[in-house]
Order: sequence, then C-alpha cells, then structure tokens
Amino acid sequence: IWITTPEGKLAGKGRIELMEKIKQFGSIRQAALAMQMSYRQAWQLIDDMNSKAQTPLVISNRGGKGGGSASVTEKGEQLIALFHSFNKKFQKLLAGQNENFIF
Amino acid sequence: IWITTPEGKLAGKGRIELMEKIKQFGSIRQAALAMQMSYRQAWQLIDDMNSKAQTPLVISNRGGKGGGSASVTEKGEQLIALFHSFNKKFQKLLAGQNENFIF
DNA sequence: TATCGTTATTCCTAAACAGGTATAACGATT
DNA sequence: AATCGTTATACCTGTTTAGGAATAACGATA
Repeated sequence: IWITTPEGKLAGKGRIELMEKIKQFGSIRQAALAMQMSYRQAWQLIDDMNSKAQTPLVISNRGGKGGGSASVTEKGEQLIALFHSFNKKFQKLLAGQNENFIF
Repeated sequence: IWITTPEGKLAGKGRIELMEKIKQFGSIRQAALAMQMSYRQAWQLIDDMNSKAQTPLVISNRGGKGGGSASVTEKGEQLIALFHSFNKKFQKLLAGQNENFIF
C-alpha cells in the first residue's frame, strides 16, 4: 500500500515508519540510525514527502540545543493515521483472499 | 494493485491488459501494437512473467502460418481472473475510504 | 567565541534501467 | 526454395538511480 499524490508516491510502509521514529526521537539522524538507514537517504525521503505535500509533514530546525531537531506536524500525524487505518482494512481484505494461489 | 511472487512483481494492470490483448489477437506483436507499446517491451514483460511463474502464463511459437503466434495458458487465465476479482474488491474498499484527503 | 550535534547541500562514481535498432530463427504455405 | 509475419536475441547508448563521502550552515549553551 502506498499513498500517492498526482506527483507520485507520497508514503508507504517505510516512510511511515520513518516518520514514527522521528516523532519518537525528535531527530532525523536518530530516526535514520534506528532504521539502519543513512542520514542522507532519510533526509531525502522526508524532503521528497514534504515537497509533494502541500503542507509540511515533518519540520526541522538546525543549530541550537542538541544541534537541531525534527518533528512531525499535525498533517504528518494525519497521514500516519490514514495509512494505518487503511492498511488495516486492506490486510483484512488480503486475509479473506487467502486461497494460497501459486503461479 | 500488483500481484507478486517472492521474486518480485508478477503482474499489475498493464501486464494483465497485455495478456488480454494477446488472448484477443493471438500475437504478442499485435497486442503490443494495440497498446502503443514496442514489441520489445511487450516481449520482455511476458518473458519476465513467465520466468517468475512456475508454469508459463503465455506460450508462443515462431514460424508457421501467420509467422508465429502466442496464447494465454490456463494459468494465465487464472491470473487474469484473480487480478480482476481482487481489484474489484479493492476498488470497493477504496471507494469506501472516500473522504477526499488532501496532503 | 569555541564547541557540539544536527540539519542541509554538494560532488562524485558505479550500477541499473530504458528503449531504439538491427537481425537472426522459425515453419507453414506457395 | 522463396516468401512472409512473427518470435527471439543481441547490441548499443543516453538517462536515471543509488549511495558514499565530504563539508557547509546553524544556534543554544558554556
């Protein structure tokens, strides 16, 4: 399951998890570390999401106490919630389909 | 919606449509033409599907009357049916989700 | 003003992908 | 054996992608 915009993929399982880690740690770097992902990649994912969304999903600051920080916006939270909600329904649909097809 | 195997994507909307065109025309080339796709690309898609599937989904012959031919196997038909069946259910789920999210 | 850890950006290279073109292989039919 | 339209394969090249490494920018704090 991916949530898309007219500009392409906005988020899937991985990006949602990344946002949740950012929420947890308050830092892109720490979130990336927790997911065994390079900071560069994490940053690019977030940047891509933010540029596709009309309103930022994650906001960040550099400098200051702790060197900088990042947090998930209200819109971001909504996206996370939507993903989980829909994914849950979808997994149920998938489970109902369970006829073990082999191709 | 994509149907996948452990080796990766097996088929999505496009490949299913391609199989249906092959069924209709009995030829990879004609099917490709109808989809405004190069023969090369169509052939590669079919080849990829067949190599991921344990049993061929499309079989083809070269030479002979008409220059050659291609047809969809029973397994192929099953895949097409599965895709449509599941896709229908999924579209219903999507429609139920219609709250017009904007991100 | 020096330090610190983080955000943000730039540069570079190897690998993967996309897709056109050309051509060989094939077998029924004439 | 020549023809025909199709399947199958090989070759080439420009583009895109992936990802590491290096470094600049930043602002609170000491």
